[in-house]
Amino acid sequence: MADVADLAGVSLKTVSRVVNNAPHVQPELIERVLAAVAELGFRRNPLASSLRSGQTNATIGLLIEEIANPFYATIAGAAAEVARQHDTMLIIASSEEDPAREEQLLRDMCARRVDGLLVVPAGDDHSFLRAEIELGTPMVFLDRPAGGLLADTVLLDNRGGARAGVRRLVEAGHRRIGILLDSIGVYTMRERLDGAQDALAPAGVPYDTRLVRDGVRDPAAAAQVVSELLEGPDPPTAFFSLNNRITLGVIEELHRRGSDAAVLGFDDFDVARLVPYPLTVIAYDTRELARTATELLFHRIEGDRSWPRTVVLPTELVARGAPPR
Amino acid sequence: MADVADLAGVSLKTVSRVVNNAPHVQPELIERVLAAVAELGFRRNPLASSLRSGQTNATIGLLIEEIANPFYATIAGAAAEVARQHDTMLIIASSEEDPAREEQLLRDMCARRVDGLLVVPAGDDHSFLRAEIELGTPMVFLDRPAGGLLADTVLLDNRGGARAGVRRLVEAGHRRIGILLDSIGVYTMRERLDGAQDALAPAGVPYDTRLVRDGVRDPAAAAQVVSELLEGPDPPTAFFSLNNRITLGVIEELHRRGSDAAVLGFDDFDVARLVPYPLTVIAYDTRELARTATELLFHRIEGDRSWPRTVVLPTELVARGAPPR
DNA sequence: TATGGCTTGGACAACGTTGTCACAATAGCG
DNA sequence: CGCTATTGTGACAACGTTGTCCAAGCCATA
Repeated sequence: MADVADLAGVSLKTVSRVVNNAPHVQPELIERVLAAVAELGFRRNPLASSLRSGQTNATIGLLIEEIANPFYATIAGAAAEVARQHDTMLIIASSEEDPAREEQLLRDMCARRVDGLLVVPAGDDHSFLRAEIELGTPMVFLDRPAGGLLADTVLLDNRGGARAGVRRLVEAGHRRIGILLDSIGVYTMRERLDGAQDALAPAGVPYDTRLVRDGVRDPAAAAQVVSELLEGPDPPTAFFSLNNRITLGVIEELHRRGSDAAVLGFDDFDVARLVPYPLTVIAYDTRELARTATELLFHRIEGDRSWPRTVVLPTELVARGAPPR
Repeated sequence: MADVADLAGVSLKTVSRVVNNAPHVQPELIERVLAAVAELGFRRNPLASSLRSGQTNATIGLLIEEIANPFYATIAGAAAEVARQHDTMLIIASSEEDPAREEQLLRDMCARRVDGLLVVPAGDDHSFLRAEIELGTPMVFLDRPAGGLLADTVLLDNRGGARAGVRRLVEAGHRRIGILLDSIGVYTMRERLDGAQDALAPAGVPYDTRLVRDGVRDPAAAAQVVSELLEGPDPPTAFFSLNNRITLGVIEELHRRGSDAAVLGFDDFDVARLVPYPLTVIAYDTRELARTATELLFHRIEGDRSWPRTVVLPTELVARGAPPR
């Protein structure tokens, strides 16, 4: 910048003013400075700038579980889009569901003085972030609530969606429903399971824990569990899979066996309409989830200091192929 | 940091030394400083640090087309994993296939003094990056080569894969093959199309441009094109779709019509084995692509100044369901 | 012509950190 | 007992930028 000032024959500060479009600089000087900038290929250093000004550095952080997962990739895409509209860069970090790693990454992002943080929480205690919040870093949690922390949160209506879906199965006459889930340790899974119970009880359908299988991590495991349940005594006539990886495995196994058990899946997926099996899914708008959260974050960054909000977005029941019997 | 120094009764510089694990500090002082750090909740500011030292700031940039696309999400995931092993943050930006935006984002990342850049190029002229490279920012291009720039590049064997796949169709007796592609403007598409031609010529199969359709952007468009070709005179007996979005549409339409045309698709996809149709795909390891590129980048960051390399990763033919006739 | 307000430019310090250097204290040597 | 190494410590400047403040120049008004 000093070189530019020399070449243009003005002071350092004048260059700074020109570069920042500050008022009160003669048009002729602006001209000269811009010419010098072009000639020397000067670009200001945003790091130094934000160090000095203490102001925003046009960066927000996004913490997710795993970027390669389409759900999180969609979130990242929507967040990036909103960030772009605000001329802001997005730093993405993956916690891999590890609370210790999550804490380290969040602290690291805060140390980099991001303007705000978008967090899909992995751990269940985020009180370590309280200091950061008080220090002025806005943050919004999405998909799952923060643990031990009052903060802006955007959630899906997991419970309501599961309730509606299972109610439909029950109304269609199913009384034995196999339920497959990834991990009861995850908030969304607990909510979905609660929703299923909500629907069973009023219909007088017993909640049979033998039909509920936790720890189903991938399609292969799901196929295996479906096998076991179908070959056991008093097999289910319907399956409720609590995420789309599981749904894939369930369908694959039912298809292989030629079974006509009904399938209800939480999470929609791209190729659902190609799947050779009638399938009802509980769908939601992932982009809208992320968009809402990111916009809320930018409100905070722009100075909104109102009481923390919690937004719950609706889910929708989508039937494809033949409806569940 | 000054506060920490006061509390510990040492100088600023000693605190800096302790924080950076520099040698030549008395164990007792280290003790006192760490206690003060803990008490005040001090964390050093990496921005200021990298401003002063001019050294790395433990950040690399990744430029892709669109983060929500599973292909790029997988790349981002693999890059993030390698970055994590090097204690480095990853900044991800999406160009949305817009060369102007690409240039702006790349310049912006360079201005933030990232340690290195991973680029899936969108435009076809990247000579504006030459200055950055000479200024010492290492960069690696992946999936597509840079335009007008000698730089490290990691590619897939698009041409060889397409050649092998089409050769197989030809050997199975197909002489009329419909070819559907997204955009001839994209490097990978051109390579794949060239590969197809490579396989046709030696078999004496004419390259009929009426069977080649450019501009097929999504599954619906692909379905439409398949319809047209099948209903036209002398319809194809096989289809080669140059990416997986197109493959989905092709299969959907063939399935709808009960057609038994053979399908060869570039790109594997998750649910390929669920698809109710015999399908051969040209598969490759996307994670390996990104991993190779990221590791090459870190070699450069760590000082490897050897001549730019180009790595080409193999593709593999995978047949699912019945083989093409 | 003197006064005051407004515009414009520049000197200086500061953001939080680290590299350089010098100095003090200690140890080792003849 | 001096002398040199060695080790530990701190003062200072610098990284590239911007906020603060002051001064100089200009115009309009009294």
